[in-house]
Amino acid sequence: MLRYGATVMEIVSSKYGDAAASAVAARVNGEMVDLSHPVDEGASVELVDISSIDGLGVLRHSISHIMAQAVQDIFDGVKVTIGPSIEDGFYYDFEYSGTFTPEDLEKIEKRMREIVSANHPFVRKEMSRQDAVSFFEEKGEPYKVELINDLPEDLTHVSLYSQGGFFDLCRGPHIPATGMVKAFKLLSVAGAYWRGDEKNKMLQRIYGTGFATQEELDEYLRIIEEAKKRDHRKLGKELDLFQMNDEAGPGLIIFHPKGALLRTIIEDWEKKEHLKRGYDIVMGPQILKVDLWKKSGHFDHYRDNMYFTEVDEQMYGIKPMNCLSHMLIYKSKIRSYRDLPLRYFELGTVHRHEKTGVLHGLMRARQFTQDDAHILCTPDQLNSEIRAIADMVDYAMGVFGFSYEVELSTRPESSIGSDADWELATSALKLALEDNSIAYDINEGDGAFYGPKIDFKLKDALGRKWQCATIQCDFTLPERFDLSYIGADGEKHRPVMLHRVILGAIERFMGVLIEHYAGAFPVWLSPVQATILTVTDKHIPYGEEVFRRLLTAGVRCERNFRNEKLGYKIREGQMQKVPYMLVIGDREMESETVSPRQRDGGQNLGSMGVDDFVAVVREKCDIYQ
RNA sequence: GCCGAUGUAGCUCAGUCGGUAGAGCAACUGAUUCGUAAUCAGUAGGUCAGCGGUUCAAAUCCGCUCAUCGGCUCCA
Repeated sequence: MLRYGATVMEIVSSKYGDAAASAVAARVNGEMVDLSHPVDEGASVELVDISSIDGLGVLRHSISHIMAQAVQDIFDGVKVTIGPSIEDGFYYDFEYSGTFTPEDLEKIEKRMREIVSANHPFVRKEMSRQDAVSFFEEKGEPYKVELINDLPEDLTHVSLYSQGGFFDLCRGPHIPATGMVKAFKLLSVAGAYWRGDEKNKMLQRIYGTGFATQEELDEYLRIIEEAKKRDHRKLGKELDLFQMNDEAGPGLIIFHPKGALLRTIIEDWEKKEHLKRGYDIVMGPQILKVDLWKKSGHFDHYRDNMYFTEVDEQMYGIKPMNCLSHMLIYKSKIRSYRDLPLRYFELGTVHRHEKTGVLHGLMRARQFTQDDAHILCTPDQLNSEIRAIADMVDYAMGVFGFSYEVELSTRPESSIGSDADWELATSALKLALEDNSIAYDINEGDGAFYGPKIDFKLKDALGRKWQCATIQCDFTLPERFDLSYIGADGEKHRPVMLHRVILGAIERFMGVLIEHYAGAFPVWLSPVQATILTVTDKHIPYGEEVFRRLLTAGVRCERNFRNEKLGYKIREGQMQKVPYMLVIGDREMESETVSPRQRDGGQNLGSMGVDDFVAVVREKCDIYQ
């Protein structure tokens, strides 16, 4: 059936018929190619469907070309650079002397729709490097020329794609023709550095997205809207959890009573869990002499992110990390191999001078508190310690209701330590993951300056990923601080150190929690677990009694005895996302009961005694006991 | 830090051509005493982000600064 020189398209339409209609590309012997690609007899041909992840990538990449064409059609003097597909859509970076406005995006979309209706085929053309360079030089596209010149030397030919008279340097593959685009939207304009380097020229990036169907696009846009509603900065204000204040300074968070209570609940849980797992709670000072930061390497590698202060003609560094005092605790005694592992845990508040442009509510602040620990152990113990931490992360994520993904980050460009130590540390992390049967991706060059790390990225209710837990393996600090333990052989040995956080930064974790639960926290985390609502003023004395009893029993509750109708107070409770609203009227007063109404609109629990309600709340707080 | 946008009452937002500030909700006071998502009436609330300039006159035009938002770079 297959003939030599046939194209993928011909093959698939003869073989699959209509099933080929939703294919955007194909995999021939594993390599993604256009449907117009010629194939040899006997090659393995697999369709890439528009709704698959790879297919969406092809579709979005093609839409980015269509957008680039539209932009150049409308605006003079626009130079094209690159336009890839990304996780949720695509972008294209342009050099343009003006600025693109939201109105411009509409104009561009309109032109794109015209290009789509014209159903121009995407045509691939191969050219020698030299020809391609002259071609783009002639067109006045210096960025494309630069890209070609930077390609590996052994590459003699490059491919260009064109549609409707627009040419772009591109590896492909692309959809067969522009008419295949059914649903797309341009989303925003932003600045972006050429080749992602802040020393380069700032380009203008237009973001957009595309889907196989309008329904999928609408669903995606709905999720964006939903994310806006859940924004922790908005909910933080509405639920009166915290504030950021211009007068206080950027990146500094002020926790209000309910936010501070939520944080306290999380921190108390952490302390208990760490004690259960053989950690020692320690506390170090906020500032340390600058010489200590020089010794650790932070002064050389992290100075730009640190705050300094001078007292009595002595320079101090305000800690951006918690490791150093833990080093000093270790060094305070001679340690035996029998003492190891030592696990020092600190809810360590750190200050990092983050660039103003990166600050983002609780997610990225200049002062934050890590649930930090440093584990000092023998090389033999490394594996079991890493595995224990991975188990703890898994447990914690379960408790807070998150799933997560794991990445292994390797040596970055700016780093300290020997190649051998990096190799040892990286393989220790790898091995522990494999021993725990944890699937992971490798993130090249993204390690800390002192060691490789395992990153746990938790996924929230909207599928967004957040970096929280990490495990970092460090051979360097023990050496710089000359840490040792006496081994069974009576000789001095160097311990290995693990840096690790479970929730990461408490602030960031709270931000993620707020967005994950849209502010409707599970009962055990809710700062206010119940609000007591009186029907009329005559129920206030009984309401006070219920309040006292609940408070004594450890239920976090509030009174709403205002002179408002019950419906109004219910509404207030709903908007504050309080899990239980206890209605107190004649019936409850007479029978000495409460009638809990549930936040989630589930059935009312009926009337019950105060003690019974306490039991209901306690049962939901098992995690916390 | 860089590109772009924004900043008006506690919150969400109007405010036209430059003529001296407005709504809804919240708050407060009073009436009402009510059974599961908004009772009625009234009162108060503003250095229009800050500083400077143009003008007879600036929330409005211009400049600078600060902060926030969307990205980039960086990161827990």
